[in-house]
Amino acid sequence: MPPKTKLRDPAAEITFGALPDLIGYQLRLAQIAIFRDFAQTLGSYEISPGLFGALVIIEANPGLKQTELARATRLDRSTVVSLVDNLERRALVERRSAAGDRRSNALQLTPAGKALLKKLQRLVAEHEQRLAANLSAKEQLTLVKLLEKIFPEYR
Amino acid sequence: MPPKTKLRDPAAEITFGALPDLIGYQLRLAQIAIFRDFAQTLGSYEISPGLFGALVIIEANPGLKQTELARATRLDRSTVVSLVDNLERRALVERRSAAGDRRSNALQLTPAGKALLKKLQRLVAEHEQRLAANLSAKEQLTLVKLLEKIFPEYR
DNA sequence: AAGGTATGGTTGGATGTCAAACAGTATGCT
DNA sequence: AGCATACTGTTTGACATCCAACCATACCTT
Repeated sequence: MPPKTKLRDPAAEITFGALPDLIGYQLRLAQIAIFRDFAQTLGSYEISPGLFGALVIIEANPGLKQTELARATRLDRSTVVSLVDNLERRALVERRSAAGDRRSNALQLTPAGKALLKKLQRLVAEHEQRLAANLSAKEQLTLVKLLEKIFPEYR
Repeated sequence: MPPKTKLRDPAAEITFGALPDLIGYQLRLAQIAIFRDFAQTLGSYEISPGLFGALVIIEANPGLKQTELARATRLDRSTVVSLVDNLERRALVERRSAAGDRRSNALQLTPAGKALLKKLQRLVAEHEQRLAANLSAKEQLTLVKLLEKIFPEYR
């Protein structure tokens, strides 16, 4: 006869097998929690971590083109199209014609974009503080250092 | 006159502003790289990290119901519906009628599901090893410990 | 026993993401 | 100068995910 699977006691806690030992799994859990708090913090502004990152990178590199933004954010070029559509619709970002190349768009923050980014950065700083509330300054540094050692060849 | 934004030198490297100091950002980068390697490792099996996690949890808790799986995987209940649809279509998981409750489904791995999971676990172990290639055993432990300190209240 | 409330699974709509295919433009080779 | 190749932004289609609404079933209070 076939081996019967013993069912679990419905009142028992769920167990996670070998998952908790996996770094990839723990990272995923942490990121889900972070995303949640991030969304809650910036709730009223309709800004995701990805959009925030894009704004920061555009401000730091005014005039960059979409493909460069895609590489920097690790997004597909086609995803960047709708991302920029979104930000442009909200008048936070402008697509200008690039200097020497009629194919590419030179991206820039509008004054409104810069102003909003300032506010967001304050909120993100608060979020980051909550995220790291249980970590000493030293631990935070260690954490970042360790994270950077994961697949450094992909950066 | 309005303040002109100084455009960046097109030949220069892209800079990332304050992003690299953010734990949330570094975590995101690491996770993207991990996801990429994971997908490449299990490429032929059409299994995402989420699906793998679900299989592990179902095996470790045979007979659990979809809502419990949703909580365990941090997915929405509606997402679990299509996830289980997927696995059931591939005959890896079964929805059985639960013992005392006609609303809920008792989830179980099929023999094929168990067999596949065995193979996957070997591949995931390899993936995990690659991921941690630059980390000593001690560092790996430290990393997991630090990750667990991020929003522990959400676990 | 009956009614209201809570729970389990499902559906439909919105969004974010990737991958593949495309047209316009630039670059390089001969 | 002309042609092949590469790159830029875009469109389309597939998929995962969330949220809100829904129906059926279970539970609880009286």
